[in-house]
Amino acid sequence: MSTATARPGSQDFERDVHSVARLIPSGRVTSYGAIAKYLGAAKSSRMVGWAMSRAFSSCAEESPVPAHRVVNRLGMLSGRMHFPTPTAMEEQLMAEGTEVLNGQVVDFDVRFWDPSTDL
DNA sequence: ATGATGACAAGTT
DNA sequence: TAACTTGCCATCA
Repeated sequence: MSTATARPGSQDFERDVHSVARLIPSGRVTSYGAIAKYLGAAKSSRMVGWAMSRAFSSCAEESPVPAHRVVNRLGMLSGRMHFPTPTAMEEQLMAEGTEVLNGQVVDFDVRFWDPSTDL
């Protein structure tokens, strides 16, 4: 409507990222690039991380986003510093059966969940 | 308005 | 082999 409103895709993208993130099965993890690629923005993996940081301020209470299941392509908990506590991510992962050692996901390649493949 | 930064990734040197 | 450079798009100073 009105003239130039329509918030540019930022919100749309964020919503898509959150949607996919919620689909990540418990005990599984995925990478920013995988989500980005699934959304057609393989080169915007950074935006995925940006969207995740928003996940905390999002309607997470109604639709919690398992941001702890999203790590970088190396399986490192790169975003743990953005969590309420620096260990929250690791704790959450461990609680779901995902082994985390030294801030890194064990058997990342095995626990890796690709929306384009498993979905 | 410009510049720098960022929960990344892939390609190049 | 590791380190450097570029792409992407939004937010912050």
